[in-house]
Amino acid sequence: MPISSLKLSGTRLSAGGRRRAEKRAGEVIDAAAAVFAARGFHGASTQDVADRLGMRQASLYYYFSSKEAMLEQICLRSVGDFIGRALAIADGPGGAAEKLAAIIRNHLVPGEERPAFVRCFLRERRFLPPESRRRIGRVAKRYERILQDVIEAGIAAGELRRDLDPRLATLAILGMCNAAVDWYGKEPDASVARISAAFAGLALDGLVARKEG
Amino acid sequence: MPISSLKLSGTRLSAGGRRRAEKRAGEVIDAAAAVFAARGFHGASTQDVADRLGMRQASLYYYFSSKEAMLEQICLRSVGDFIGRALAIADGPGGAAEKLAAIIRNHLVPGEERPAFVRCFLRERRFLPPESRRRIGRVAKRYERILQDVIEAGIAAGELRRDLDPRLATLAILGMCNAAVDWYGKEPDASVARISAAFAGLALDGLVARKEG
Amino acid sequence: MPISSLKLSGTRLSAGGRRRAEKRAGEVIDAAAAVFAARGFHGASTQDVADRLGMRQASLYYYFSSKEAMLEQICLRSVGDFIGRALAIADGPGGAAEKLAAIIRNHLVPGEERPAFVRCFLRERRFLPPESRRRIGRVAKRYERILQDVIEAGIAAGELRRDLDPRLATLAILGMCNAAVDWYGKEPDASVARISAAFAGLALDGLVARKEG
Amino acid sequence: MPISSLKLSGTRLSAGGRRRAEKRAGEVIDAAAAVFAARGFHGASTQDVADRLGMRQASLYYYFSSKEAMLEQICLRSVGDFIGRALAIADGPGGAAEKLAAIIRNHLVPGEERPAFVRCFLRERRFLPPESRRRIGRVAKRYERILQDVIEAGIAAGELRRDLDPRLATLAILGMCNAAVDWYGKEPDASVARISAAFAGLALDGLVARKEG
DNA sequence: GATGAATGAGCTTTCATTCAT
DNA sequence: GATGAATGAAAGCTCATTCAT
Repeated sequence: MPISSLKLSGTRLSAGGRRRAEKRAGEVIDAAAAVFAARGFHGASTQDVADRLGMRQASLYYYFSSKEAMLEQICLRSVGDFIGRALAIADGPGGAAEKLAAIIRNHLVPGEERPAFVRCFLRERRFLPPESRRRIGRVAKRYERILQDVIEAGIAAGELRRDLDPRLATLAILGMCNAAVDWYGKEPDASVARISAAFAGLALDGLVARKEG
Repeated sequence: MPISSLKLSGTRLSAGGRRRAEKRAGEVIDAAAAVFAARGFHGASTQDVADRLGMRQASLYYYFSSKEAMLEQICLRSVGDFIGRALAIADGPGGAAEKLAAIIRNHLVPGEERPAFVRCFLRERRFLPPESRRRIGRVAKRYERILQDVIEAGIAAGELRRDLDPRLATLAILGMCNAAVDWYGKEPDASVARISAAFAGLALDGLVARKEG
Repeated sequence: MPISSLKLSGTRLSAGGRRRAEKRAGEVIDAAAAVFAARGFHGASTQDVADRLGMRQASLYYYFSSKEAMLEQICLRSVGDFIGRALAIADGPGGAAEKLAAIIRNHLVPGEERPAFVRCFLRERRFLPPESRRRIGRVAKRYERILQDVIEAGIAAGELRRDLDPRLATLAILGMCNAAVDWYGKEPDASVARISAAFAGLALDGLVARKEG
Repeated sequence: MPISSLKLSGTRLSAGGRRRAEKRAGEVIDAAAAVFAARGFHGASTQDVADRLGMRQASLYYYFSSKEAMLEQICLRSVGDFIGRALAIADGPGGAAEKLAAIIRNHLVPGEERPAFVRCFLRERRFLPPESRRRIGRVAKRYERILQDVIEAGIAAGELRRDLDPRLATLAILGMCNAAVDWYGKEPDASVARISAAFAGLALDGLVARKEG
């Protein structure tokens, strides 16, 4: 997955040069994600990012045109990850409850594997300039849609409870899942496996239509 | 509830003078909460706060010793609100499920009534200086404890499911509830009533022990 | 010795009221001298002065029209003290060497008794506004004159060495004496008695014309 | 003598680059010394310093991490100068009286050549932050020691008077010499030559043991 | 006689960004 | 490919001073 919005586009580079530059740019956004997540976008300085890389601060501008451009890249990668995982599940086989469980489980994975990116996406994307924020927002909405569609389909199929408000259910599940980013490493034994099990017990059992006995 | 940690303490004031000063200080933190919530603590300037009040920026420092002191007051008020509500319920009568429903409902109220304060508490308190952050953190932990105690008591009483992880259940409920601060005014028909109903359907039905047929 | 340049002049006060006000004004300049000496005029704030008095900062302006007016009073008192002592000696009986020893001894006294005032006079008077500085400067010059006159008279009388530069001798003695303000309490056993003895041994023995064998 | 404590250390620079940077940093502390000496450390603004250089005020921070860091450099250079000169004399040949005369003469030189630096060292170093002040203080003590050692050796050798208090003599000489910084350009004909001649006449003749007739 | 409230001006410092090299 | 030098803009904060009470 190439980093598209770099300053690099528009520059003539050999294949090898481009690859190397993209690698370094990737390191830059990794550092930026870590720093922005830890101190907040406005609380972090580009100097902090450069320090993490052993780079001079001015050199960052060789790779990115602005601090905001870094944040946009970070958010783009993060939503992209979420969307990719959700699509694979929604388009696949299985019932609504099954799919929901899979989506929840998969939503938790990026939070454990790349927490800095997820935190930036969740908490810092609001500091993006309007245009950029809208770009990310559209993708985020698509992600919510995928989840909501599964829920609505489940209701229509009678697999999920009729009285559910699908929009609120979607948001509630996402809110619950997003909260988990802060647990890894802080709550003893927090792990994707245990958390997704707990969420399944909680949310799913509340969602699934009770079988008449 | 008097504002205790103002710069004002240590000053000799008549009852009326103190009341007036506290009123103005209260307006300052209202403005600060609004601004910090909207732009983030580091993204907001004290000038923004002063502008909202038609005050000169320097005058803020007559009421608060620092920008951080403003944030601390905001957070203190916000947790105080949460704690007060939860204690009243936990110490009262009723079963675990009943209490949980009440706590959830009451957790949603401040988010609707004073969203700026709640947002600051949830998202900006991490920018407090260490000592101050710990102060708020201790109160926040107490709040979580109240909720967790209700859940644990419910499990012990057989009212809630035996296989629940009470810690994760607590965090999940809080995560779900906290997410709701962002819905008011943005999601059509988001209201404490509808949201707490949805959460009850979701979380509670998943929590409550099924009665054997 | 009434404090003349207070804001108080121009105000109608009973005799008792004036006395009380002047007493308080005296306390203010004592506090100001202590604070200005310790932190430097520009490094000290009027708040520091008020703190030392358990007074509100605004109240200082009841007694003095400005921070600079406080400094001027301090300096005025300090030079006044020096001048008074020197005049009494110069106008009295005795030889040049005798008078010089007495002047040196008496120059050291204020430094030990009211070091804050002396330090302000020596080191902070340069921060006075031009007019005020000139006022103090004129008195300081008169003080130097008294000392220099004694030296010149001593030379003319053949009591002091013919080859002395009286101006440089004056300045050298003053420089030596002024340095002593910093020794009290810092150098073990620094006292007017010991220091003036040392200075007499040093400077006087160098000044006095050697008697031919 | 390279400027070691600049912000610049830790930066990779070519020899030429470093030389250029140090040159500019040197100009900055020259300007800072002039301004601090004239208005006092707290009375001077970094803007004043920048103005003197035709530089923007923010640019100063490229060379120095703080206003206080500038003052420390200034003081360091100044004491360094004093120490260097005194060591060369003390370690050289000659009797005590001879060495004292040389030290006095050499103490006067920096005051004439770089009065701004000397004034900062003498009068502004007390505004340095504690750690920094102690650093300078230690070097200053070493300087006093050199002078005092010469005096003590002179007494032991019978060259100087037995009844001298070597500590007070040291301080008196230094006080006298330090006062001279203010004379150049203000007292007609004040020059190192004339002043050191006067001081020798004064202090030395008082110090030296009289030969028995 | 003293002070609460407020403010204008100014301060040091930080920071994203630029650009010649 | 990277950086040294510099800067414009703004930030948080301090402070002497004023004035109605």
